[in-house]
Amino acid sequence: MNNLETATHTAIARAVEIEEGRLSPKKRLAIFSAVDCFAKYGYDGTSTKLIAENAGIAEATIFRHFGTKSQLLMRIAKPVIKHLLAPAVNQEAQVLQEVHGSELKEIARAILKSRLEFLKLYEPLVKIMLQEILVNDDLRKMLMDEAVPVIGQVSANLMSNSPYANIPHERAMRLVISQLLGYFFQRSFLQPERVWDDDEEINYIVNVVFNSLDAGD
Amino acid sequence: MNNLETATHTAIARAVEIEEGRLSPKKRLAIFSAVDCFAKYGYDGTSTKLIAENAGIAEATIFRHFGTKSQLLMRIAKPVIKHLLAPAVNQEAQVLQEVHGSELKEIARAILKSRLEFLKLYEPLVKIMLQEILVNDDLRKMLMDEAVPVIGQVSANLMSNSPYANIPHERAMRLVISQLLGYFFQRSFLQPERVWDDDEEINYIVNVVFNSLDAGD
Amino acid sequence: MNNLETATHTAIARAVEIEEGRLSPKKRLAIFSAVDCFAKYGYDGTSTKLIAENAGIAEATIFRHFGTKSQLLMRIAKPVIKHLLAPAVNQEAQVLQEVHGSELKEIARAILKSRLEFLKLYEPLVKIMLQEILVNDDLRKMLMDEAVPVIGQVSANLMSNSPYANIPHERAMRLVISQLLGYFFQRSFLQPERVWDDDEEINYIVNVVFNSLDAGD
Amino acid sequence: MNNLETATHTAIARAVEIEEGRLSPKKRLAIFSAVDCFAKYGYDGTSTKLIAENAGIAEATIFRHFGTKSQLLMRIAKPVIKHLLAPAVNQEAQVLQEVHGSELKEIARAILKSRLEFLKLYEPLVKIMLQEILVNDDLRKMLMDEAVPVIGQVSANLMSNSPYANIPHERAMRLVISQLLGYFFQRSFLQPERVWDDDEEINYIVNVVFNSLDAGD
DNA sequence: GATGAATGAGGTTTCATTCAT
DNA sequence: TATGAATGAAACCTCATTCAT
Repeated sequence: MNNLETATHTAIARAVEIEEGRLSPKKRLAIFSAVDCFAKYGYDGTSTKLIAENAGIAEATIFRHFGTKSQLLMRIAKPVIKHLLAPAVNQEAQVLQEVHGSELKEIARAILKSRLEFLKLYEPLVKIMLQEILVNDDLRKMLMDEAVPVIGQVSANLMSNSPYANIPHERAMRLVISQLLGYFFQRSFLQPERVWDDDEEINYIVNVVFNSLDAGD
Repeated sequence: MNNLETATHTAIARAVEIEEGRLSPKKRLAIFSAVDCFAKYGYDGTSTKLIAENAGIAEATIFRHFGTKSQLLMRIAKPVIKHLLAPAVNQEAQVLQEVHGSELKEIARAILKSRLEFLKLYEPLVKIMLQEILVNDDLRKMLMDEAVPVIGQVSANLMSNSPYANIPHERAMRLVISQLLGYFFQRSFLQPERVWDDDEEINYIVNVVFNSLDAGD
Repeated sequence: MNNLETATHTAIARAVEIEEGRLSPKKRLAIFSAVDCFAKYGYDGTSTKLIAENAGIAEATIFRHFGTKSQLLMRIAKPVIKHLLAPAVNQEAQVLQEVHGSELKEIARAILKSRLEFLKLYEPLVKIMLQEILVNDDLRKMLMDEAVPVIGQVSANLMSNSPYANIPHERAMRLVISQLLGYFFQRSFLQPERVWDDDEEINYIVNVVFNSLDAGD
Repeated sequence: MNNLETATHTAIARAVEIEEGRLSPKKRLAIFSAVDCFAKYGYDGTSTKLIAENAGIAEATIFRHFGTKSQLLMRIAKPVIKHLLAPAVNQEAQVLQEVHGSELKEIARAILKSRLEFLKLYEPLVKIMLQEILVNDDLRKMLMDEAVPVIGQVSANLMSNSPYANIPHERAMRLVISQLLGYFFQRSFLQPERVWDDDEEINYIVNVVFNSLDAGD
């Protein structure tokens, strides 16, 4: 397995450090290895022994720092959601609204683009969560608590000063999320070797959404 | 865990019997228990011991019939895909096209409705596949081989004699599937206790798709 | 460690079989090995691996039959208490009373003798219980529930038709038990190599008790 | 767990200080925590981590001061035996003999009363020793070397100028110790919530012993 | 004097699977 | 067909202990 510290790794480490304070070197390595192994083999398919060997540390070190294997997952996933996904979405919306004025479609495109980059950057973690969310109650609860409200808020903010202010946006939100995840799933997991034009695909998604809004669905 | 033989169980058993011949009573029980346990705890979270106890049979009986745990999953999942999902979609499209004439939107609504019923009926299996598809190569391959081509075919058939014949329908397919699964996911896994109006939601999905087609996206 | 099936082993197996039904050969071996190891190294000082190796069986076999290490102890200790200690004491008292008529002192001597033989026969188990009773709540509860009432009953029966009927016998009971255990402890654990005359020591104990009773303490 | 410094703690600390010199604050805390944990969970049932957490110190601090876990136990137990149990018994006997003259029974009562108070004061340590004596060879050896001779000496001193000078007092010693421990065990471990009249119980024990001596057993 | 980080060895327990009956 | 007994391998986790600071 690749042992380099990628941009993804660095970003995850930074998010975890907000919650846990400065990470010791071996704790960092444990986190990187866990992310990689979980993504590759799934949570259950990954043994703590494998994580340790892959990280070049002792198995006991993992337990010293995280207590249990399940805590290891949660204490990586939570900071990423809390400090990377949620705030980013919010900031972007504000910044973009100021910059682009009332060009709602432009803003949507920019946000989706940035969220797709997020999914790509944290692909390993995304994979874990897609798997585990169906089976791991803690993780599902955490996602519902941390991510969903923020997304709802952003959507509400964006819509409020637009011609679509009166259209209930719950279904529109589901439409956007389903499509973004659907595209990400296909391009990253089902057909990773195929060449994709992200801009074009996002254009398509945004068009679908605004056609639907314009039609007043 | 619920030990009754539900409609889902019966339908699954029927599909499996096409591949394996008449099932012995304990083999049936093993299948039902496996479906329930896999759905509830995930594939890895389910031990063969649990399946056996829950079925009221001996663990060895499972291995007598299925050889390995992984075979147990595959030999349940495959017949369901092969004999229930794929052919049904095809038949429906043909039947509906004859019945409804050229009312494409009506046909789409009917198909989505029936596919949603399918998802609801096989919810446990759907849950298993959503989880495992990311991690289990055999299962992913099987799904790609059995399900995807059929769906593509149906879509092609439907479109060919329509005003949308010239629009490339790959993205449209993804749009439909993403939205259907997105809705199913929300209503069955995220907010199962909420009251849902399936007809209305499917209307929404179909409208979105046809608005998009009409706009020539 | 000695792997022969001693009289102690056989008796223990018989007691366990009353609770659990006919024992499979390896389950028997597991029990014998557990008794020996627990007695030699203490409960915590004995690993399930050691028990398995000493028994010539697989570690997993122990867990198949007993579930947990702690259950292994309890499911050996309980039958011995329930089927060997308690009923024996009761039967003896009745039989002896018929045989010896009103010779209370003679009966007491006979009972103590037989109980000392019991302690000697089950020395390994006695050792475990002496250790664990202070720390293992389940075991203490079980002993209090199974053993204490029977002993009280016997004492009551014996006294009722005697000149000592009116003397409260709780302290006398403690006197007897303390002395018997005190002697057993010294002869078996503190100075095992020394030569002991059990009859003489029991005589002493009985004399002490009856002197005390005669004095009306 | 109770973190206050009780009278027991203070007394133990004093005894340990005789052997080890002035204790640093954290070393004191380690000792108190160890005594409490050992008594509550047994030696094996207590981890050094638990002792450290309970004391509010680092695990490494324990090892800095005591080297090993087993040394930790020994270096608490030994001073208590050496400086508290043994000398006290001796002093008491001398003092009491001067004060009470030939009232042997009175002296015995006073000694037993004071020893019972000792057992009650050091109840946690007593519990540890009762457990470990069967399994921990070092501890047993230490007890036999430090405690037994002193007790024998006291007994010899007391008896020598009495009417019972010619009666071999080994059994009498065992009688006294068995009964005292038997009573202590019942009142402190088996039925701690019951209300006990220590004076009355000790009276009983002394009466039993002197009845036995008078009878020349 | 005190500690945070780290670990090798070993603990109990679970797992999927085999086999004789 | 069905199963009770058995197991090797490996899982997660704990432990006493060391060491650099």
